[in-house]
Amino acid sequence: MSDFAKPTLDDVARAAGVSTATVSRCLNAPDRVIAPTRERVMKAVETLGYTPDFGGRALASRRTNTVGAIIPTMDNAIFARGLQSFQETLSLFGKTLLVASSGYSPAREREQMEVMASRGVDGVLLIGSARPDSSVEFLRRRGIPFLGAWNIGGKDGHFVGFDNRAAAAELAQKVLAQGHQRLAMIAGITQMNDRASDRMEGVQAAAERAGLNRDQLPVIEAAYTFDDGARAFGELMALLPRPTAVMCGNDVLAVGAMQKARELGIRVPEDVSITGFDDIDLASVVAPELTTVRVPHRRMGQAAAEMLIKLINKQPVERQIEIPTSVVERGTLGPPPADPPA
Amino acid sequence: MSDFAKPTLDDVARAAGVSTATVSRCLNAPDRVIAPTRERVMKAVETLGYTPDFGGRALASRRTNTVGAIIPTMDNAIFARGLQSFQETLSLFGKTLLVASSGYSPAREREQMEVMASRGVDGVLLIGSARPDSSVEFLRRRGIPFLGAWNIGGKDGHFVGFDNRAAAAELAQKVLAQGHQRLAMIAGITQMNDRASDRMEGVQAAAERAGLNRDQLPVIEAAYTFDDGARAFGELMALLPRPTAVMCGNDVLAVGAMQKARELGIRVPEDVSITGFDDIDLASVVAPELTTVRVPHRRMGQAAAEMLIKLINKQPVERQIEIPTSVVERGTLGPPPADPPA
DNA sequence: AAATCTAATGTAAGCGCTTACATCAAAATA
DNA sequence: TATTTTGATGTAAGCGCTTACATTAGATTT
Repeated sequence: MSDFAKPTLDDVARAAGVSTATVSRCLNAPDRVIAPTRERVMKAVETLGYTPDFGGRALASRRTNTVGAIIPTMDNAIFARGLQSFQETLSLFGKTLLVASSGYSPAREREQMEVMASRGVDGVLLIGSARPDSSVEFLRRRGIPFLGAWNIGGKDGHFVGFDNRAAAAELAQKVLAQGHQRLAMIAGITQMNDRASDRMEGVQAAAERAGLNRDQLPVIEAAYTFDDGARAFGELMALLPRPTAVMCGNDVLAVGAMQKARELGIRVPEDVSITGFDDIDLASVVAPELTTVRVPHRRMGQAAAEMLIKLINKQPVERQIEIPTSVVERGTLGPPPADPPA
Repeated sequence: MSDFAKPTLDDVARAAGVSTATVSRCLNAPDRVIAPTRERVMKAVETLGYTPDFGGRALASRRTNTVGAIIPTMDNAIFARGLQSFQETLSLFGKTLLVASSGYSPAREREQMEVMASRGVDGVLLIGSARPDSSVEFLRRRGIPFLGAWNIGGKDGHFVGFDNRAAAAELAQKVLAQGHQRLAMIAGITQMNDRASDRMEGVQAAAERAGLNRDQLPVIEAAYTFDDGARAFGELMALLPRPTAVMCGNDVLAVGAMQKARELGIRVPEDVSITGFDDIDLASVVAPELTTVRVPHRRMGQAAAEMLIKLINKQPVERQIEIPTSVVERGTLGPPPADPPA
């Protein structure tokens, strides 16, 4: 590789005939240096091909201009999408994104927090608010600003996201308005996942309000995969009386359910209605198209980046920003069959 | 926040009654410290809640244990998926992932390289091999090991990926074997995208081998979105004679094409066959299911991480690792209509 | 013209860590 | 026992940068 030692601030200073302090100022606060000097310095920077050393800078300034994100997994399109715009926005502010994944495990999330902390991140993006107090405490102790995304309403802390509970309830109302009396739900695993549990509670609340009792709303929890969605749907369809509408914790589960329905010869929506959540690409590609909740993940990623940066800069911020969602009614939702199967 | 200053190596050393050098050794080369001492130190680390400072460490050791990845976008499921396993594997080796995106722009990729370089990454993951020499030269100069993924066969450098050309050709052969005489292709934008151009060339080569001339294989390039795929498909269907099989540069384009087909009342595969590439979730969810090329993105991500780490550690590595792909024949591919439309 | 202020730049002290080298005691060898 | 070797630990010099403070010269005020 190259024999040229990487140029340092010192080299630049010498080349420009100024002190290292001045070079540093040129780079970090150009208006504190008079124009002709600055130009001289910048030219030296240019010709030497100087780029600041990250370690030195981090050590001296106690900042890294790095932001961490700990998400369950990029395999879930919603996180990938949100993260993409989070990163783009960060990049606009000269910050770089460090990514870690928790696989939906709070212990793993905690580990990754420690990694992030020891990397000196300026702030951290987390998903939701369901986590042990000790994890939150850890970040607080370390003085690392953080933000929960994809949900709102944790007891304290900052959030950018949407009201999963209300959105799920709204969707449930549309389902109920079709006349369904026997709902069922395939929820995500609610353990330490507030998005999943909020969605579940939203549906339950709406059902209750409509006068259904708990027996009329069986719930199965399933991991966010086609297979688990399909399996859960199979179980639900074996119930007597059979549910006429199955609301799913996300689109992936819903599509899994639809596949199983086809396999079982159950027509959607004639025999059973199915709903999802997220409105990912899949939703409008299946036939019939999926009734779901549209969630502006990109917009959320951007808002999250902006808020986190404010937090880092100790600028005032609202406690939480709610991103509006909307129900998208499409083909998989219809009235219950006139003559439901026993 | 906390008033407790973050503990330093010095604090730990004092608490354990040893020198900072010993503490450092405990952390970085435990076997160079005798057991009882080590235990004493580790206990101090524990009770003080010490975590090494990244800046200090980076500055002194000239390593960051950070690896960068510059991908076009996480919005594309294949990159999200590959990146996920790349990150998981990295994490096993104590490395952290820095993510940047180029949006398929070489200029932006170059910028991000500079960001990565100034962050002191130990290595960088890039996508493919199509980029200005100056970009490659930049990394070389800086002595930063790098790797091209998702493709193989660049003129030099290291690669972990698959043979897009051969895979596309293989798929084309299956199409041709069905008896199609009028192919068409919706390729990705091939400009500075070797995956896209290799796939295109693979199809062209197979067509040529089958005795078709260039006129019998119109190609439209389109960005990887449903809309662009649909639009291109529309154009292709207006051609006379109309193609009986449309091969798409990836699954997203293919699904866009399928949607357009439905809109136009063109039956798949009775009137026209459609193929994709990647085998993302979408492919098996559309009706009929998409004939495509299965690409093990996760496996590739993992292999890429392993290779990059070897490169960083200056261990010997093969020049490139080819991950096998396979054609998945499903519903969208059939024989040409007996009586093709004029 | 003296006194005061201001803006530009320099000086130099670290930031927290790693590591080459020095030291020392115990083990191995002569 | 004297000598050499070995392994564990300590000493201390930076790594490249930022920044509080000091210095200086010119602008402004009295």
